[in-house]
Amino acid sequence: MATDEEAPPTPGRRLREIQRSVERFWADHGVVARALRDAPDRPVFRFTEGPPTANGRPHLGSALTRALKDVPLRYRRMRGFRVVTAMAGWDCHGLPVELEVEKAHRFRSKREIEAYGVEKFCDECRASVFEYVGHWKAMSQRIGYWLDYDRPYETMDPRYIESVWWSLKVLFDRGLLFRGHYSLPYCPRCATPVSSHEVAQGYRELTDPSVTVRLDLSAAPDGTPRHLLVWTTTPWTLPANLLVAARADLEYVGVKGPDGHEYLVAEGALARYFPAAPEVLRRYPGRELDGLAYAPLFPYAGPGDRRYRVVLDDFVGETEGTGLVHVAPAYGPDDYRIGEREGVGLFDPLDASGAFTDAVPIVAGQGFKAADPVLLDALRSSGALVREERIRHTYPTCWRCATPLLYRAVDSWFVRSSRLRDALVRSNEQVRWIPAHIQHGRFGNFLDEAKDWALSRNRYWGTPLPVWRCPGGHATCVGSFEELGRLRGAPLPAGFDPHRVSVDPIRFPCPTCGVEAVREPYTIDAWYDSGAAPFAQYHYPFEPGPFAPTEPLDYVSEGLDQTRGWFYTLHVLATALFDRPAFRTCLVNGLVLDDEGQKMSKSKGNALDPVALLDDVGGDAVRWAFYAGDYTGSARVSPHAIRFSAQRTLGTLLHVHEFYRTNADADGIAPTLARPAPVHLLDRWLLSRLDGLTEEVTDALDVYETHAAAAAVAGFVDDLSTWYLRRSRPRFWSDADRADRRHADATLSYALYTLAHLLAPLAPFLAEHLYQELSGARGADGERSVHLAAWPVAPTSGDAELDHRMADLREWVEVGRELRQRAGVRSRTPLPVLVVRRAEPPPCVGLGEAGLELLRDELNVKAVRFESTTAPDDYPDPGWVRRDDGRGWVALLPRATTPELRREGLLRESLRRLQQARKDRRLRFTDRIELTLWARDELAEVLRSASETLGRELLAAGPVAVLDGDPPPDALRWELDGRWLGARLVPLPAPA
RNA sequence: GGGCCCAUAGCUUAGGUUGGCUGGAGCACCCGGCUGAUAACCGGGAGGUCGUCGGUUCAAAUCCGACUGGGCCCA
Repeated sequence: MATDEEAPPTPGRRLREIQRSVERFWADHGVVARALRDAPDRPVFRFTEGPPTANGRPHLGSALTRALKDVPLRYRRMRGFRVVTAMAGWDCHGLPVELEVEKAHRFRSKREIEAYGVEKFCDECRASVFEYVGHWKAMSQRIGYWLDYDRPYETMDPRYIESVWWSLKVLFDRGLLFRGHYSLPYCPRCATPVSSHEVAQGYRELTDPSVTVRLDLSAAPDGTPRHLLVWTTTPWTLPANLLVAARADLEYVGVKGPDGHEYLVAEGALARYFPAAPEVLRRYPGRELDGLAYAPLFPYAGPGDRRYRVVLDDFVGETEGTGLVHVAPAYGPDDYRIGEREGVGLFDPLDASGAFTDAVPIVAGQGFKAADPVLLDALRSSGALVREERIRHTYPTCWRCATPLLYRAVDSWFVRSSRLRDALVRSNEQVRWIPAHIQHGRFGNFLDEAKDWALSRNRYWGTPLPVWRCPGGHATCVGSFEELGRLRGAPLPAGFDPHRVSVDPIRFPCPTCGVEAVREPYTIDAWYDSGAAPFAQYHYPFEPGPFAPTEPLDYVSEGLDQTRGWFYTLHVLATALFDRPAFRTCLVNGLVLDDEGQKMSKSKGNALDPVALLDDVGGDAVRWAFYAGDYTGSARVSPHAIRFSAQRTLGTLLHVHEFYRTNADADGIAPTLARPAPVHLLDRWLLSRLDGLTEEVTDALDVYETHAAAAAVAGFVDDLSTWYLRRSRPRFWSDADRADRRHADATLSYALYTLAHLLAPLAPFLAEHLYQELSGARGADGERSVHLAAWPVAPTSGDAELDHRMADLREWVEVGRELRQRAGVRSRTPLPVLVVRRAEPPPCVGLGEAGLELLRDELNVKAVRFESTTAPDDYPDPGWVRRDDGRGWVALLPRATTPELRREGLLRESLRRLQQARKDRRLRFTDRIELTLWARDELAEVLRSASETLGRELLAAGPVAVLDGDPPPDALRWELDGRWLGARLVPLPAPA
């Protein structure tokens, strides 16, 4: 007898248990290695893993990306491709790594790093790179993302770096790598540029001077002295002023000041500066100001042909200031751009710590902020200071030390991506983006404005820029270790590590002039490293690898944040080096939000830890939840939603299989793996559905539509469970027709076996479980894994006619049930007939007698009669319920049944109660009982005449005794349509 | 300030390219049934201004424009 301890585990727990045992099976038999092993005879599917930085914990978004990334790879493997390459990869360099180490030491500036020792610092960076690699591997394993983690590529590997150097030299030789200036936010206290995401963390409210000064123009034709008015909140930049910018399409006016001089401002700024509506002496369309010369405010920057002029630029506005903008090319991105365009050079009188140099004697040695009052005094006494106020505004400060940042032009090396713009746009046309809008949206827009890529970093832990320069300015780019050895006149030592500590000291005579060349003291942007992955992971071109310069990757997939990150650097490098796109298909996923639609973040406390979540609900469940949501946009995720969505489909499928197995085990039948030749209507229908599903899933996965594939599987599982299995249940234990029982068994096992294959890319753990159970391998042999199996090919697209007819039949079931409900006759009471009046017989008639039997049985009617609408309608209202659909058909059901059928209904009703009683006693359906019944009159007659049926159905041993009269008080009792039924069930011991 | 995405029932969503039957499903809810049945199954019900406004059209959830709200990226 069964007991409580066998209460079935919840689907969630089952899925988790399955995951554990499948993981163990894969590990014990080396299944992952077998799946990933190279198979030279197979066609290639090119792929590269986007390398995460493993010095931070993976978050749930990483799990989403990995789950989605995995599906096409598994699918292509089953389609007979070899994925080149399944190497895992780790991004090792860059500021995030340095910051972790800085944090550990509480360093606050680069000076402190250098005092500590660059070598020690870099060693610690190297050690911290893999701090969380265990979490990444665990997460990947739990979500079922298969890569070769034993031989990953690492961007800090000397061979990897050598490939990167090779590519930089190619760019250099093509004139695509050059030295220039770059204007970027700079912390004078930390003496380092600050990257943009750091800037975003440091905006503060500050009070600053807000001053307006006048610049002297030549006098007007009538002799009136003229001045430009310019406004600034950074008086310290005024000594570096080289130009004034106006906008061509603004209207400027020259107004008469209190001193009789003429002052030029934009018309839109007039009210701010001259509220008293002064006399307008002259009007100047903006473009007429172009080239107007003015006298320098300070003498320090010195003369220059093209300096101290008005130039035109669109960045000028008139909502703030005077509509005339002071331009100091050393101290602002727009300033720098304009200065560069106008060829006025730079004047940068600040040293690395932000103090003025001797170039500006009146403030020499003072910090830039401290110099403001001194400079203002000088302007006041020369009469140039027109207005002086203070302003509160948000201003970027250093997120580490709160020092106000300044924009300054620094030396930098660039990839000349602006010159590649056309090629970048052209090769983007060959990429299939999913979702498609990224191609001409986010990514395309970015390409249209492709700016030169500031490559160099004033940092320590990164790929060193392999460029040496002599005092004469001749630059030499080194493309290999061999070349570097040759240049310095001695081969590099074995095991040479090309990081800064070893590379910085190397010097060699300049190949052009012979004077000693020194390495440019930069590392490069870590995004360049990862963009080089498709070739650098193989140490191309130094080692023969599978990399083919002419071939793009077939497929990459990462999160949306990589559009301007990895996707961009991949694209730029592929275009620059190989003149082709980097990838053919790019699958992009969106963000993971919490249940409320909020972005998950540690600070909000709503971030789910992926490893804990995966441990809790299992990888398949998490994957399934991702497929079901909108993963191209913003996927909402909660543990509850994940459990629920998994339980619907995966839990149901699990149950179907367990139903199958229970019966098959009882019968000692092995599963059928070859396609059966079905006879029974339901079997034929299921195989047709299965064929249709196979085609549907194949088509969806061919075009990377994981969502559609999962939805198709979910629909099939629902049909399988709620129609095929529900209708077929008795067939699995029927002794009446052993052949049919075999057929049902074969059909269901074949369907489940095929489904395991279709499910393999989507839910790899459950798919493996089903496959192991059904294939008979049961974990015996790692060669027999569903992930090493071939993708199923359906012999047909399904029988559309059969599907259509069955769908029609199911609609008549609905109609019949509705009528029965309105007639008030419960399903267990048979009714004599369902009448369907329709011009043509409905499609389900094409299913033949088997279909009609199915319909009759489902509706519990003795007959279904199809009539033409032209036949006499002899079904008057009191006796019949009617549904006239208005679509040309009418369905009718009698409101009452015959006495004979009522007796049949009573029997079924009694049976059901007694079955329920068995179940309430927790009897299994193989446990035998001794049964005694009490009833009167008609019910007693019914039971007595059916005692044989009762005995068989209820597994009662011996004849069922039916006693007249009321049941004793200790017996079970029910009321059936006003009659009492009593029963006593005594379980019998199992036969020895 | 610029660009992009999203908006369909209380919740999750299908449909949208190619305008056309009554906008489809699941969960939750209500009523009823059924059970050798899983967080089961079956029938019915209620629940929708398809974000708002305007346009194109014989016809708009679908195409176009503006707006509102949410999100992302850039400046």
